[in-house]
Amino acid sequence: MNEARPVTRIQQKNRATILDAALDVFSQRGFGGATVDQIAATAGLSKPNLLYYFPTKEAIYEALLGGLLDTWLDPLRAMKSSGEPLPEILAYVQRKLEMSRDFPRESRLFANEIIQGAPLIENELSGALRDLVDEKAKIINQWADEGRIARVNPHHLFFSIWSLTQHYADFDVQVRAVLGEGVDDPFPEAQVYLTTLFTRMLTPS
Amino acid sequence: MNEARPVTRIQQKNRATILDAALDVFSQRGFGGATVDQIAATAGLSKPNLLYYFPTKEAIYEALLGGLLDTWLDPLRAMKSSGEPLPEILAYVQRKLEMSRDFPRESRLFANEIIQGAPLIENELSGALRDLVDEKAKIINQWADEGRIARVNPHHLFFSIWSLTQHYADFDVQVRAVLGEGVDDPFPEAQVYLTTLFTRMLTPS
DNA sequence: TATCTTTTTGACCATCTGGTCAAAGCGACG
DNA sequence: CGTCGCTTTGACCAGATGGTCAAAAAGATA
Repeated sequence: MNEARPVTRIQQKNRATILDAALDVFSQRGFGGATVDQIAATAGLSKPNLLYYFPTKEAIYEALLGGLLDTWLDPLRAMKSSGEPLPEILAYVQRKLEMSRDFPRESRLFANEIIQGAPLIENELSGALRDLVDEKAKIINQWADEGRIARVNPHHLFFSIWSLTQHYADFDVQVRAVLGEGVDDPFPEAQVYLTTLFTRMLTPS
Repeated sequence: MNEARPVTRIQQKNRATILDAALDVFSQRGFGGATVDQIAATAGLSKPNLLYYFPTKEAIYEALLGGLLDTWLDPLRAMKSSGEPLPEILAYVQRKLEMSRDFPRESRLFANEIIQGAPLIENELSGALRDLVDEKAKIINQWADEGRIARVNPHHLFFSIWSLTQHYADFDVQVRAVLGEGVDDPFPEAQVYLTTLFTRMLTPS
């Protein structure tokens, strides 16, 4: 019942090429600003050939966003109540920062989608995302109850982690413009700064 | 030499209406994703009528972005070295947060522009913006020299203020989705959280 | 090599998009 | 009320855009 589609080598390769090209284009121009021709050109394929693999522009975009939220939340899932509170949280911050450094296009694609009202993933935001955050918020509160970290609003703690780390991907141009030519990699400094910030924020007084 | 253009009442009103409509559309769809027809419809004007006031789609976008960076930086300009360090910085944070609450569309327009590589304002970013930030960074360093605040990387301090406050405008949908129906205004909580965060970050140990 | 399936493409199409233009409508002012 | 300049619009245009299709090319299989 399942192996109706052969999925040849060529298919795998071309689908991957297309998704990579589409990530380039969508993350920079947003869905509405991107054109199928741009994606095809970036992928090195003719437009009809591209549309042989994905029926519509929307389909490409959906395929791209499909797994993204899940991947994006993996670092949060990895935050375990069994570990030491502050190191667990700092490790989460660091992993998120690494994702900004290593997958800036994905971050921007996500940012674009949210800024535009998240028409495609709103359900997941108030479903899977909210559930996961609520669950992890309980852990934060519990750690605060036990006096192992300072008491903070857990939801806003997560917002702050997301915004601070993703900023270095989404606003990369601005960061580099402000830092000037002298700094060619803002991430080491960012890592130090964010570690300090969350350590001071969360160390019990 | 200057009053070559009469600028009638009607012109003032219609230009304002158009810019407001354009802000709606551009901030949600980005430049490429927006269409002149959408803006005209939102403004309640016919397309040719709209193009009577602004010659091109670009012109509208530029007019909108033109003053924006300046306005956006006013709160930072207001941060004076003569004041008390922590209150000055907290006041800046609060003013930025208020701007996210009161002008979310402007924030999103700006975010869109930066995410897309800031093609139109890159010069201003590495010019006026960078100069202002460098100047204010000196004040932060001076305060740290005097032991009045903890020593932090001043540029990343500004990045963190920007990202944390603008997050509540740009990622509004996500914030609300995560907080759920119970919270209809995230800003009071955000204000408390950010005040705590920057107080802990900057209070000398 | 012959056959069958998968892949690729040139030509094409309807619709959308940014923008133009001449003509009509309208308001102020003498 | 007539004129003149500002404002508005319907009709239109060229090029872009998303998408289709039949046929050719290229593999795979035997």
